[in-house]
Amino acid sequence: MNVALNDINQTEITRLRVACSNCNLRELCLPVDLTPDEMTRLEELSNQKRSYATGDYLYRSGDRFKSLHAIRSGSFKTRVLHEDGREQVTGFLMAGEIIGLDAISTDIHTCEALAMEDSEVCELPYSKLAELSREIPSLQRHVHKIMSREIVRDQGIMLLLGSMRAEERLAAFLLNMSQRNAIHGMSATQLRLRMSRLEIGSYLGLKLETVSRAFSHFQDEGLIQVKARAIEILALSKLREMVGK
Amino acid sequence: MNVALNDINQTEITRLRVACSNCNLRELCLPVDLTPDEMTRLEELSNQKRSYATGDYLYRSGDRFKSLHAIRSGSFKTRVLHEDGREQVTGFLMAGEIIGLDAISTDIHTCEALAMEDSEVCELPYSKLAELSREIPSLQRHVHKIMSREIVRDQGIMLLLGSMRAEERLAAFLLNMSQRNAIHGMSATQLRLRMSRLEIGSYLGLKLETVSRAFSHFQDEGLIQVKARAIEILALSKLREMVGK
DNA sequence: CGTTATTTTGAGCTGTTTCAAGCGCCGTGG
DNA sequence: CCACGGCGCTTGAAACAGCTCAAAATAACG
Repeated sequence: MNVALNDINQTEITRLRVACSNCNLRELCLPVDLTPDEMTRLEELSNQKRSYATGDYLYRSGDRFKSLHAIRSGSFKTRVLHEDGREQVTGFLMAGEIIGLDAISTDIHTCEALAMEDSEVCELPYSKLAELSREIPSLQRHVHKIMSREIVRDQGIMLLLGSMRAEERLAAFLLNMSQRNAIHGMSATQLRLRMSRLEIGSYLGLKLETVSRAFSHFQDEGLIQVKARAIEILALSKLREMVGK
Repeated sequence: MNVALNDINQTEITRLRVACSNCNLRELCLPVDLTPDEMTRLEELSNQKRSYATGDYLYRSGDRFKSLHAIRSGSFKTRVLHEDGREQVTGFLMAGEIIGLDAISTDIHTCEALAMEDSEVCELPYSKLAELSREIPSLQRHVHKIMSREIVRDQGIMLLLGSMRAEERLAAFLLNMSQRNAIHGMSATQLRLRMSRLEIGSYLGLKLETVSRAFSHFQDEGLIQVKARAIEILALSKLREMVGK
């Protein structure tokens, strides 16, 4: 999956203007109450839509930061790399979510993001977003909220990694995926995971074998039905009990 | 340590105006290049200094969010609580650092912050900060950077929790404390930890006994000298090797 | 339809936790 | 001033969760 090659496709294919006002992710991505005039200006912001094939990098660690990206379709994973080759998956992002917030800090991306399936994103040039959010308070508020939400999310993962055991972590993961599926109007019980056991393990701080065993054990207990990456949740409430809520 | 009681002290004692231009933490807390006029306006922002005794809450989970706080002296820990009583320390914050970013997301604090020693903070009312950062682009940029830096920091902790073993985690912790000590012009090798083994353990996802054993082992290896919470680092470079950098 | 990647499962091993006991330090009260 | 109790820290021994290594089963893919 070559990024340069991909770039060629984009210039050919995705010259379409992106109209936020028509986007069905409007509510998730930039849900601010805007006047018609403000909406017009917002649409000038994100006039670029880009496509990425499975495995393509959206950005790499060390890349110069220019834009945030709103995921329009598909999904990405983000990961941080350690000098010694260790890696940690820090997030799985799906449609409607904003990616790249880490890089505002230093203007350099500190983690990398790759497409887990063929995906599309709206580019949101940071300088324009900053300018616009100086002029539209509700947009400013929203940008702050997005960043703060990311901090809260990360703290939740810290809680998970720091104080839960393997099966609790997996239960929390499944519930999270279920919830986010539901937000997109999809089934809360039928999940089609886009990531491998290895990636889930990295995210949850577990080895892939442990993830696999936990899946099998949940199935034996009648909590879920596992068919490779297709998971059916049979007992949502019992999973909730496992993570203590 | 009663917060109400503490409030009385504040109204008596700390009516002092806070002059950012004279604050020796200026560089850390809000280091933006401002014109004299802008600086004056910034100082109107944070005119409240508050004191907290050891163990006092700066805020609790569920509290309504009004202000961020810049730590002027002392230190705080933040923690998230789980419904089932589980808790996770998510950060140790010291002078010059900004606390409370998690709450912007929902206007409600999702974690709680307590003073680990007698401490002072500058209150930064969020609405004023937002207003001012709409008018001063470099301040806006700085607010974004602070939030982004928090995200990067959290990702680093996720890496630590997800893929390091006990002694690597402790080494990373000591190096981090050393570095932050140095930023404040203090020794990079003489640390006076403000937190217990239990709190370190919670932060690092380890039991307190494991933390204690790791300290002892480091001492046996000649990496550090341990006298309860006073730690002397004897071999910084070896600690760095341990975490692979 | 063969080849490769992913997933499952088993068996043994290891790092971390658990449980338990002892030590040192500090503040309180006799 | 010393005894006492409490708290935080250290240390040991045993238990256990999750890891490693290995192999087989299954799914994905050209």
